[in-house]
Amino acid sequence: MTIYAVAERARVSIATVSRVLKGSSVVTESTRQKVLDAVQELEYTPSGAARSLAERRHHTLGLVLPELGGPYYAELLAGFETKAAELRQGVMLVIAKAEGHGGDAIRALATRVDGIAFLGRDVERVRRSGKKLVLIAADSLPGVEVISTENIAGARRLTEHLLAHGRTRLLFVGDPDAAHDVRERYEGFVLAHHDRGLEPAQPVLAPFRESDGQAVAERLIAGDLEADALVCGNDELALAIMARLLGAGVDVPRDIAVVGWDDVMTARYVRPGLTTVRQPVRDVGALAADRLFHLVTGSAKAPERHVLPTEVVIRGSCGCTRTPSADPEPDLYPIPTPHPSKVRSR
Amino acid sequence: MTIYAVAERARVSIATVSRVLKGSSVVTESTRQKVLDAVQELEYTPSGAARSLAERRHHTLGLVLPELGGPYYAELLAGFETKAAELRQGVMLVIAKAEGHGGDAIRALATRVDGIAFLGRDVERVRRSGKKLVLIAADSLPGVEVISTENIAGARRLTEHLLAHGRTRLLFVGDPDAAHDVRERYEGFVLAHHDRGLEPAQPVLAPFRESDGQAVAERLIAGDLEADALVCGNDELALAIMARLLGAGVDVPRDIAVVGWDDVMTARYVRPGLTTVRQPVRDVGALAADRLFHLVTGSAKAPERHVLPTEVVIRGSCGCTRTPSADPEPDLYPIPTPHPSKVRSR
DNA sequence: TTGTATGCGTTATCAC
DNA sequence: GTGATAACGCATACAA
Repeated sequence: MTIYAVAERARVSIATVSRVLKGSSVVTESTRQKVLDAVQELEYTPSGAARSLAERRHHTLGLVLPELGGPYYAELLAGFETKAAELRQGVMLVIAKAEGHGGDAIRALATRVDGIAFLGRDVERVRRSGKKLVLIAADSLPGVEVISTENIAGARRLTEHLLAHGRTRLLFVGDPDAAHDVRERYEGFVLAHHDRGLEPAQPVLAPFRESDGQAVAERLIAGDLEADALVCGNDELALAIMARLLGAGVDVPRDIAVVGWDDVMTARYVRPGLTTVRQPVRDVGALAADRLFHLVTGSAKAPERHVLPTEVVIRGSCGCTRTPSADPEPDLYPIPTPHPSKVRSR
Repeated sequence: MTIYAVAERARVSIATVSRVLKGSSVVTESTRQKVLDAVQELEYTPSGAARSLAERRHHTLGLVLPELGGPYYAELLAGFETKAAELRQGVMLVIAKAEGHGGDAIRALATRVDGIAFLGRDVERVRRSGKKLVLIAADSLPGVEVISTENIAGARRLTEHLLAHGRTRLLFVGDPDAAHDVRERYEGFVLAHHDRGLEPAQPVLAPFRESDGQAVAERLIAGDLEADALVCGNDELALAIMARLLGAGVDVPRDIAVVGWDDVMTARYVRPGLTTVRQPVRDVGALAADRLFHLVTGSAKAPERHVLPTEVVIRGSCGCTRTPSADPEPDLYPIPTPHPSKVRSR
């Protein structure tokens, strides 16, 4: 089923069919209708490959993610896809876990898209493709577009909040070397300490899975680690740690405060509610698609660096108190009252 | 930068370059090396469009999802992408919320992929494309490959569990008309009642967002609705309802039991833990990609119907008691399931 | 083993 | 307005 069949059926040339399909205004309404009818009757579906070859454009944007766990990446992807669809661009996704044959996948991706938005380590893999590029949550790189969020400032505010609570032995949990944004969060942690003339502790290295959180909690319980407040690299980590501590009889936040990063759904369901930082993840994805598109179409000036704002979300785990209520309150927890909530079974 | 440039640089014909790139074994090692060097030096990236046109295959699978909220779709997508990558196929994603210009997006998708895996309503949109097709979580359709999970049996077991607890006034919360799998879950709810000669109540219609859960909770609190057990269409709904009830002083599960569906992360962090049903979502995605690929390559026999097993996850919200522990226990809870479930095809 | 030539299905540039 | 026809960049049957 090609454009020739349609042309024949409609008794016109393939050029005319092409014009109609591309919405050219020069075509007469009557012939236009003939073509459309033929298309309908033949259930004609054009070949994207042939079209791309002729137009020298794929009308497709690529997105490379390191994984798809947790709500973060899904949100990002949703924002990216939505914006791309708006721009009438397709979306190709590849999950490139640390190396593996992910290199192949990225190479293959490069053959079918006009540009690539990349989130992960080893940017070189993508740079070599020579495609238009947008980096997400990455360090600045001369000449390339980068989109990130206010990690440093956010972490600084969050840490300061803990210090303002009178906490003195803060620990940062997470691996600054694992990802650039984690590094920045630790940086904010450090800066908040310096603001008060304090000396920040070294980070407690931990990957981002729940099991790693458990391990950290054990060390805390065993006395191997000491702290009265934990600034965790993300919510999964914070939640896992908090749960384990609570299970061991440690009072959070009285004995130890715990805060996270991302504001996942669970954060507002647990007790105490998890104090964390919210990022406009969806916007990051949308912006990436938008910038990439403009880079591709040439309507973008010089590469820019975008930093989107973050917002500290105060709940109970940092030591703030509020009205006991089991409602999930997605947004505001404004009321600081003397009594922390306790909803527990048995 | 085309294959011609590479050929010229390596002083061979484009045919040879093509052979090397496709890994043909007939090429001499020495010329192979020359070509590879040229490719390297020129940073040559082939045109996927030209390749697809010549081969008449996109080496790309399409996935259509209705949205990307919650862990369900992300998991599915992860499974799909992983399997596709394994099969060396690219993945194009389109989110087609109820109609909108989603029709356009699907049409456009059809021009660039070899087959489409579809999850959502209005299957016709995709069928018209004439592409190879795999339906996910959909009703049976003659001649079409369908992949779903054991919704009926799972819901039946879950409901029976509640009845066995001595609950007598069960309510199903969710809209059976919203999605096929929800319909099946209600069906299982009904069957469990019939098993005991009981008359099931009509479903309490509610979409799947947390806010809808709140509304249902309010009706319960106001006495507008009466029940001693709630079977919810998914976890978000169940969690929102449970939180609101607890906040209003209702004792869950003593006064009213609440169970969900999906086993999201939050389910094991809240107290009481949410009893729910786990589906092998990732496997569903992987199977979809695998079947679609075999449909495309012709190595698949007749279209089949696949039903993957579900598993009831017992926690506290159904009325079961267990050791109070704040640990998140991601995996193992003793599961009193009368019938071992298994994968079925027909 | 390597090169030549044709086809893949559109778009776009010309004529008409 | 519409119709030939030359790209578009690669794969591959056929020659050599």
